[in-house]
Order: sequence, then C-alpha cells, then structure tokens
Amino acid sequence: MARRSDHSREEIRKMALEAAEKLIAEQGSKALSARKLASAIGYTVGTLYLVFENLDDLILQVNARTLDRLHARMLEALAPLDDPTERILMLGHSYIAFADAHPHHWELVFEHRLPPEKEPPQWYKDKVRRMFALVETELEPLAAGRGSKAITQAAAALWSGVHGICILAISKQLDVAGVDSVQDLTHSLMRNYLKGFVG
Amino acid sequence: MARRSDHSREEIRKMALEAAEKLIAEQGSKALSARKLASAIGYTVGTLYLVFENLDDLILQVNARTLDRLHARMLEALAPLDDPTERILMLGHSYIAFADAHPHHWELVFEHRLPPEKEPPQWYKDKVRRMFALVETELEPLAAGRGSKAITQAAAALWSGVHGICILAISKQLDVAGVDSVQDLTHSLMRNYLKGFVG
DNA sequence: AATTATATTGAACGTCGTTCAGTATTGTGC
DNA sequence: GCACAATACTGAACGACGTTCAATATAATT
Repeated sequence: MARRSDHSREEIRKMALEAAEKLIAEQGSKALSARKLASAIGYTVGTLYLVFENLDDLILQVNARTLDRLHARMLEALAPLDDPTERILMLGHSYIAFADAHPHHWELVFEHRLPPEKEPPQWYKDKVRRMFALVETELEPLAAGRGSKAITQAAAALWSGVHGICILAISKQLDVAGVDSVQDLTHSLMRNYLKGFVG
Repeated sequence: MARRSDHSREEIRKMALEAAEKLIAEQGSKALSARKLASAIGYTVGTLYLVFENLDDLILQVNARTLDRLHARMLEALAPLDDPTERILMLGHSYIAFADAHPHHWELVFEHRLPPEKEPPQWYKDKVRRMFALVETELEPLAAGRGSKAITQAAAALWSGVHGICILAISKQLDVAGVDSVQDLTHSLMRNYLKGFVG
C-alpha cells in the first residue's frame, strides 16, 4: 500500500515522539529501536526515515521536549516563592525531583552523544542555555554588585553541582558513598556554596 | 587450530584489556566491539567469551583499571602538598585534569550501565568507595568537631560538584553556558563550598 | 479510464553481542 | 611411537540493530 494519508507528516512525527517517550520512560533508552517504534505507531521503518533524519535526530527531538518540560516545571515551582534564597534552592530541588520522576528521560538528555563531527543545532543549544539563564536570573538579587561574569560562573557552578548529584544518585554511586538523602545533599551543596559566594 | 597455548588465559585477558583501552582512547567506547577486539589480539570472538563473561564484564574491568589509575594519580598529586585546603583543591584539579586527559575512559566509567537487575560486584564498589574516602580523609582537618556524617555529606557534595563540572565540560554544555575556564570554575565551586562549610 | 504523482513498504546490507557444535592441537598412558 | 582423552580455539549461526531505496499501492489530476 502507499499514500494512506491516514496521518499527515506532522501527525506521524508527533505519534513517533510520543511512542518513543513511552518506550523510554518504561524501559529506558536501550529499548528504543526504529523497528519497535515504527510498529508501535502502525508504520514501518521506512516511514520513520521520511520524518526524521535518523535516530539521533529523533532522540534530539525527544530531548528537546524533555528540556521544555523541565524548564516549565522549574518555572512552576518558582512561581509561589519570593525570597531569593528560597527561589535558588527551589531550582535545585525541582531539578532533582524531575530527574527522580523521569530518570530515563533525564539520563538520555545528558548521555546521548552526537557523532563527534556533528554539533547540536542552535535551537537546541538555546534550550540548554535557557536553563543556565534561569539560575543566573535568580542569582542576581544575591550577588549585589558582582559582575555578570561572576554570576555566570556561580550559576554554572551551582548547576554543575546539582547535576553531578543527580548523576551519581541515578548511577547508585551515592549509596556506595554513604549518602542517605539526595535532597539533603543538594540542600547542603547549594547552601554552603551560596554562603561562600554571598560573602 | 586449537589449544595454541601461545598465551595463558591471564595473558589473553591482559591483551584484550589493553587492546580495548587503545580502541576506547582513540575512538571512544562506541568503537568497541567483540569482533574488533578479538582481531586486534589475533584471536576470534569465541575466545573472548572464554575469558570474559560478556562485554559488560570486559567494560567493568576496563573501568576498574581506569579507577585505579585515577586514584593513583590523585595520590601522586597530593604527595607534595601540606596545607589541608590546598590538598582538597588539588583533588578537584587532578580529577578534572584526568578527565580532560582521558575523556573517553572517564566517560565510560560513569556512562556504562549494567542491565538493571545486575549490580556491580563488591570489589568494584570498593573502588568507587575509595574515591569518596579520599575526599573525606582530606576534609577531616578542615571539619573541626564535625560529625562523620557531616564529613561524608561534604565529601559527597564536593565530589558530585566536581563530577558535574566534568560532565558538562565534556558534553560541551559549559561552553554554551559561557564558562571559559573549567579549572577556574572548579576552583570557585570548591572554594565557595568550603568557605560555607568551614564557616 | 488512463496517467501522473506521491506515500509507504519491506527486503537487503553490513554490523552487533552471544552461543556452541565442531575441529585442531596438546598431554597422558601404554 | 601410538591411541585416546582432554583442552584451546574457531567460526558459522541466530536474532536484532540502523539505514537505504527499488518497488508498489493508493490518491490526485487529466
């Protein structure tokens, strides 16, 4: 058969991304394959390659959606808070909570590597940049008189720290280290860093 | 042919691990395959499976060697220093320097996942534990009167932070964030955290 | 109804991890 | 020196993978 036109290209794209997300959430990114994905949406492999450049492209688009959700979730968590310190701490906590709630999706965002000659497209880099910017914005009220360079560095440090906790937690290495509460650890990291940073 | 006995089992193991390390260092872990590895040491796939349980097992043993080297490197870097703060900072710097010098090996240590039902063996966990212990030991002189729980947590926080920086640096996300020097960032993270921790 | 255009297929290619029956070599006992 | 058992090693086979593209079936147009 051909040209069934049951679905537009955009519809197929959406179906594929949703099926991919389901697979990833339930069985991890290792379980993702072109054939499984195709049969999940009632098409065959070939069709996927009309809509996506290849699997790397598809994963990039899944990751973009994950970053969007994470960003939205952090904004939501920020909304009811006024105190600058509380807001910063909340960024860390909601990041950890998101990773904990969607471990496979979160893992895929930072573990997926494009072939070394290929760079992610600008629109994707912007989504990453937006996450750092969130921290920078919240840091500003606490960094009286500090230059924008210091703020950028502090945001990167905080983000890296929280990110590192996530990774070690997900790969179970924090249990080995004797850490009982990941949220406590995050709190301690951010609080102590901020104490040092603010002065 | 059969029973060539050109090499003992232990010799084959060593040859395979060394060939694997060469492949990983030069082309990344994606380039590692049983067939390539076998032909690199002049044997066939079957032989590899006499010496290793499977590729996961082989990778675990490569990672164990990487952890050994990293640990040795950090001890070396520590040796000439006396000041407790300098020693702690050196731990971070030598960690970053190692990751930078051997990015593919370092990546493999924390990106490789065993199938979810399988746990790493105790001897491997001990090697991970030993890294945290290194930080804890160096932290002790700075944590006058703090309980061992506080020290464990501080070590985990510092380690996670530096680890997070490594990851974001390797995946180029720190460039996106506007960070110019990874070593400066590490320094800032550790210094500020310690300032907060020591009080 | 015939023709053109396009949406979709699925077989094909080369690769992968893993297994294991079979084969070639060595050590042992005579 | 020879037969036999024990062992070291092979490599074909299996199912699954990403990716491609000639072939085909349907829809749109004439």
